Amino acid sequence: MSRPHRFPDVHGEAVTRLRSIGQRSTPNRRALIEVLVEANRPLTATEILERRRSLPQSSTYRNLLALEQAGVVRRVTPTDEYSRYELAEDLIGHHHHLVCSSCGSVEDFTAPQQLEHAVARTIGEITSRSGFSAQSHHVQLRGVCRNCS
Amino acid sequence: MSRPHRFPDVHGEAVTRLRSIGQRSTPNRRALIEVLVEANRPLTATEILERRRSLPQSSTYRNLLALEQAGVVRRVTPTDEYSRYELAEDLIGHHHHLVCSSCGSVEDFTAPQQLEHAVARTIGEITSRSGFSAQSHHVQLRGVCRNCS
DNA sequence: CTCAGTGCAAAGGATTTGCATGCCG
DNA sequence: CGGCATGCAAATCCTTTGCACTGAG
Repeated sequence: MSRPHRFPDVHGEAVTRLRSIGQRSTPNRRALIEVLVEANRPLTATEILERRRSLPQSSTYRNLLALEQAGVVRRVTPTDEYSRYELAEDLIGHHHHLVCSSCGSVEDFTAPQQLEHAVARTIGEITSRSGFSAQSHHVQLRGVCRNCS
Repeated sequence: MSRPHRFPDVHGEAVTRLRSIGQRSTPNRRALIEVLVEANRPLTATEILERRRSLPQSSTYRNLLALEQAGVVRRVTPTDEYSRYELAEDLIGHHHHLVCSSCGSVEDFTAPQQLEHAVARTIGEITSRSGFSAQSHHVQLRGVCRNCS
């Protein structure tokens, strides 16, 4: 269940992407990226703030938005609770999520080629049969994680 | 893209399930179920209230919770925005979601057997290799819907 | 009678915004 | 200097809760 491949230089790439939309790389923003790299799974804003007590709440939300607009961070909502943030897929690799219905934790996993192929074929069918043109996909498995079982 | 099969008597079944947890079937709750049956896709609380202006907000949230606990309604969060509510899968059939990244609308779709098989095999592998025991799954396709393209 | 359901109003809590200040380029 | 970034405080807005009232069994 380890990450398939990681972008060689996440921080450098983040600088580039921020600049491309007229935004700067700042200590706060670098800290956010560090936290997300270390976590290796999607975190809630609260979890991020717990890991870097010095980060102010409002700046963190603003910076997560800036990073999202720069294509560095992706916002996901795997549970009915709060938003979670993770690095963009082209930085950390295409993956899916395991959601624990007991403790609410979220883990990443990579799907077998077979499943990715099946999804790709399904997208092809849907695009041609309905008016919906799919650009990305995501598979979510709900169940009970190791800690909770 | 039509529904695979529909439970013969959603309202009757809802009464049974509500009773089983000591809850009653009331006009407000029946109205909620009607709205969800008619919509045929997951609705936000706001969308539900727009469709039945007579429903008070607080009772609606409370009744959606009661219906969820009775296993009649399922709460989902396909977008980064608000919660959405739909009828439980054993009432309306197993399905997945198409999410429009332009207008935020959500449509249902049923996956080809091939994809369901691939997911089932993936779940088997993950359950045996990791400590995670998957109970359900959900596939989400993001793209642009017919109206927005 | 009892107790679940109701609905208005107010509270909660994650997220957003106003604004004055700081600082990089 | 100019404009983005910052961070405190206050505002927003979906959602939940307090409480008194109603009605079904």
